[in-house]
Amino acid sequence: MGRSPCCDKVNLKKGPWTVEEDQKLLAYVEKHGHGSWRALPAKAGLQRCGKSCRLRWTNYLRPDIKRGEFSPQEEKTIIQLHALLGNRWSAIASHLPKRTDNEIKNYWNTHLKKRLAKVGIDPCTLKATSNTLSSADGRPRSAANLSHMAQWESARLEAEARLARESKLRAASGSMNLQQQQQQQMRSSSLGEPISSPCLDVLRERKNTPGENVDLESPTSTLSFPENRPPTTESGTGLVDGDVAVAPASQQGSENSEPEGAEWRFSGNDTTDCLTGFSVEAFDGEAPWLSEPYASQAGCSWGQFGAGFTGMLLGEFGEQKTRDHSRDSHTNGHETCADEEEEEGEENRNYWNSILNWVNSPSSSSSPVSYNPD
DNA sequence: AAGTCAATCAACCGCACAGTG
DNA sequence: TCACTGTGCGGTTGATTGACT
Repeated sequence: MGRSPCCDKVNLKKGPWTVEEDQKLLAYVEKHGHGSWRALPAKAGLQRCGKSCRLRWTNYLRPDIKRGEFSPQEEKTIIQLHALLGNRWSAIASHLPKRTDNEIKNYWNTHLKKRLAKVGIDPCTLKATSNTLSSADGRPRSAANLSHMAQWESARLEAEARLARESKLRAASGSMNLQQQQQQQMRSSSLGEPISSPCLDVLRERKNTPGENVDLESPTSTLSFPENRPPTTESGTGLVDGDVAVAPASQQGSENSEPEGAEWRFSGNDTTDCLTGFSVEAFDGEAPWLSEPYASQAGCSWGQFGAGFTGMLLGEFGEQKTRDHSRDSHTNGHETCADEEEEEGEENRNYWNSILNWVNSPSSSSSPVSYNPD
């Protein structure tokens, strides 16, 4: 059958955008919204294909884009989410406000992947190429549990992404034009209000709807896991000694990756249920730490419990690298260059190890800040 | 100063999927 | 159900920039 080309490529400009083109696109979108990307170039007087315009807008011109250095917190988030989701950059980007998937992808490929490799971790599989991830007693860590978490989180993120899209659509078609939205966002920022994620906006909107009873603690709740967390079951994970990593290979290249026998059940046609209505039985016997009793122990609903995973991912341990850095800055000048390099290398290793240990340990409630390489 | 190489990142390309008639 | 369109996503490319020789 074949697809028609997205645009007539004759007489279309390619390559870097000029300031003039940017201004045209910006002016048009601010005034009219983008509408149909295919029709936009002609209307805006641009010799570009619609796809190129969309890309330029979403990756560069959009007003809500943060550019520049990634913070340590953002780095960790990327690493953790990449461990769970693989190269699903848009899903990862949905957890990093103001960052584009393209930017995250580039940052991963040019920085993070290399740094992980440098400290002896295979960036693709997160398997240690050295003994990086072995636990203190030399035993391998459980991978299967995290795999389940990955599957759970993956499905949840997809639902979130869908909600985000819906929210955007609603915003686009709503009465508020782009400038009003920007102004509102700027007001929020200047007042110190957190800029909420689109999916949360949707949820809030739903909560305000009569008859809707939506738990708003998720998806990025600050819930932390309790001290009496579920015990890690090393047995029954199917792990062989030496298996220390957790790349959810099943996630990569396969969208239908639920565990065998697992049944994803969504109650009703409410998209919110997708976030809160997973069948607990799906994991019975396979991942006990993911089951209802443990959620109860955590003092929250199953939905909250699951949502807390995201909170756990994104919260709390953002200080590690900062702390490392400040320690670096307090290093006095008595050490030799070799010592400094060695120490820096060691700290760097510890930093990454702590992240990966934490990522790889589903039973972890503690921050990697407390990681002790000894 | 000139040449070379590597790193970075904006942009392109092709595919997949959802929506629509 | 099918054909088609529009859009989003992820992989890849290539221009630019900076470091090094």
